[in-house]
This record gives sequence, structure tokens and C-alpha cells, in this order.
Amino acid sequence: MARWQPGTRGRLQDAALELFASRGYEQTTAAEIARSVGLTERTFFRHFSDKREVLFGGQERLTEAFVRGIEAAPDDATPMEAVGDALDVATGLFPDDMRPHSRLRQTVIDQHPALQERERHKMSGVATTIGDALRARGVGEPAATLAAESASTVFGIAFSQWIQDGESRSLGDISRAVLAELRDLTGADRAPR
Amino acid sequence: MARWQPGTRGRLQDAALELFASRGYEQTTAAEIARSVGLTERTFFRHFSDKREVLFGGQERLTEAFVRGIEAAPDDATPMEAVGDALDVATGLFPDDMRPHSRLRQTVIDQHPALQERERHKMSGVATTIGDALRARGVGEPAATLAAESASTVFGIAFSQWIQDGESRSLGDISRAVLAELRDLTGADRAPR
DNA sequence: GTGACTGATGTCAGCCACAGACATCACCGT
DNA sequence: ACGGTGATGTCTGTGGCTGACATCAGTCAC
Repeated sequence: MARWQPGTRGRLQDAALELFASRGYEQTTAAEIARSVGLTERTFFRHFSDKREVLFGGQERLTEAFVRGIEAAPDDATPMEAVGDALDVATGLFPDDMRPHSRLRQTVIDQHPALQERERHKMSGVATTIGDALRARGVGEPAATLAAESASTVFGIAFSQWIQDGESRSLGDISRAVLAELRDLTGADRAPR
Repeated sequence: MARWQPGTRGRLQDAALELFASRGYEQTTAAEIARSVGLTERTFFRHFSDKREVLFGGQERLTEAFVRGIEAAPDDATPMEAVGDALDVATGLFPDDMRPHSRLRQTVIDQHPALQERERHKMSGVATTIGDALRARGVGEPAATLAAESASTVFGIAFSQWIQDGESRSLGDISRAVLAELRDLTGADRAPR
């Protein structure tokens, strides 16, 4: 038998989400989260750089998925085509059966500006890395940054639609629809006025 | 003679930027900023909801400029045309002679993740309001959000280019160039592969 | 003109997020 | 057996931030 229970991080994350959802984010102290799984506050902060971070665990996996998608795109793909491929890979990380969990998490985030701030920041980190991957393919500036930010925007819009009540399409389907809409929007301008 | 010095907010902002730039953000306490202009920490937090906020004053003006631009766009303008008009109005808030100030402020922000987080959050608030203005014109979803986020992205890219060393174009000129690039990027996809 | 009212400020006390320093203590390899 | 390792606990401190209350110059009512 091990000295420490394994999966400490995960238990802290689960406990935190539950406490935030039931009592509210500000009304829950880091020490309470830790104690609720038999640990101390100090240990909480060894696993998470700050209190908000406990809700933002899987960002590396998301980033990697986007990058994998970009790198796997055919050599002759345009930047937006590569972004489309990346979105297909990334949205694959969110199968339909994790919708309830995502929804709960989002209701917590939506109730606290500090958490929204962190979420935006995370997505912006993802966008930066996508930009790097595009530049590595030889895409120039500002095209690489524009395409990367567009990917992040499309993902964000699709994700928030995905967790709406009554929405039944998969995240991937929604994402493709949003990307198509972006194409129409920016590309289909009429003749100059 | 008035009982209190007028312009308290402004003096705090100026002092904060100066102290952050010279000593670093974390090494500067809110109490120090306040004392440096003859006030107390408590008063600092009456003027700014948190320590970071002292660097983010003019967001309302930026938001209003964008909205003004959207509302002033011709009735038959496409969403992206309206966004282009809004960018022209908004970039007008940054004449060339405030480049040094913007640059200094940005060097401070760039050195601290907590400040970058706040900056992203502010821009995302701007984007949300632009989206509202577009929806008020009858633009649907997700087009309104996409166009609004695109406006914010273009502004962000243009702004960071504007304060690069050696850059001499006006913010408006850069912004129009970036917007054109976005149009090319998303619109000019070749035939399907 | 005096007294109530207002609004920006100061004072005081306290909570909590977070961090440095050090001890502990099972486990692991040698 | 033993020293190293890594996750944890304990102790202590700092700074961001807040509520409650006092102050006090100007203002307005009467």
C-alpha cells in the first residue's frame, strides 16, 4: 500500500468543482478544498499555482491536439484549411458524454469574473501555440496569428453552443458549422460600396 | 481651494505606471503607490477594484468608440464592413504621440501574466459589447460574435505592431492592413482538395 | 447663520491567497 | 541497513482586499 493516496490532483479538482458548484467560488477557501480530501492548504498550492488553476487542468491536452492537427495537415493546405483540420482533432477531445461535466464547470466559471479571466487567458495561450505551429509551417505574419486566433474563437463559440441546453450536435459538427460561417462572413463581402 | 486634490485617479494611475516600470509590478505594493501621491491604501482600493485595474483605465472609451463606429456604419453594410468602420473610429483614439506611453505600459503588462490576463479580459469585454452592437443591427449568431471577436483580434494584432520599435505607420493604417489580410486568409481559400 | 447632509478620505481590524523554510516519513535502490 | 527521494505537514509571514466607523470641508436648506 502506497504512502500517499494516488491521484491527489484529480481528487482536489473533483472536490473543488463540487464545492464551488454548491457553495460558490468565493465562499470556498483553498484550505477547505484541501481538508475535504484530507490534505492541507499548503499541499493544495503545491499542486496548483493558484486557487483558480484547480479548474483549468486539461489545457496542455487541448493545445497538443490543436498542434497535432496543424502538423498533420497536408503540406499544401492553406492556413485556414490547417486550422479546420486542427479543430477536428481538438473537438475530438470532447465526446458527448462529458457534456454534463463541461456544463457544470462552465456554470461555475460563468459566475465569476476571475475565472472567466483565467479561461480567456488559457485560450489565448492555446492560440499562441497554434500560431507557433503555423509559423513552423512557413505561414507568415500577421496571417499565422490571425488564423490561430480564429481557431481559438471558433472553438470558443462552438464550445459554448455545445453546452447549451437542448443542443444535440457533436462539438465537431458545431465547430465545422461555425468555421463555415466565419468563411462566409469575411470572404463573402459584396462589391465595394 | 478645494479640500481634496482633484484628479486623484489620474495621479494614482501615473504613479502606478512609473513605479511598476521602475521597480516591477510585484515589488510594488498598493500601499506604496497610494503613499507616493499622499493617500492611503484604502483610498487606492476605493478608486480601483484591484491592484491590476490601475493600469486599465480607458476601456470604456475604447468600447464606446467601437460601438459608435458600428452604429454609424451604413444600413446596408455587411457585418465585416461595419467592423472595418468601427476599427477606423477606435484606432483614432490612439494618435501617434501617445505611442511612447502605450509602449511603456505594454512593457509592464508583458512582464506579468496577471496583467496579460486582465488585458485579455478587457478586450474580451470590448468584443462582447461590439457583438451586442452588431446584434442590435440585426446580425444573427454566430455571425455577430465572430465579427466582434475578429474586430478585437485585428485591433490587438494591429496595436502590438503599432508599438513595435521602428514601426512608423499609424494605428489606423496598420489596422486596415491586418483586416485586409484576414479577409484574404479566410476568404481566399482555393478550390476544395 | 446654523445645522443637517454629502462625499472623499483616514483608521482599524480582519480574512484569505499564497510562499519560504524546514521537518517528517514511507518507499526505493544499493 | 542506509542514504536518497518526493509528497506531505507545520509554522510563519506578507500583501491584496474589505467592512465598519470616524473625520471633516464644503454645500444646501431653512
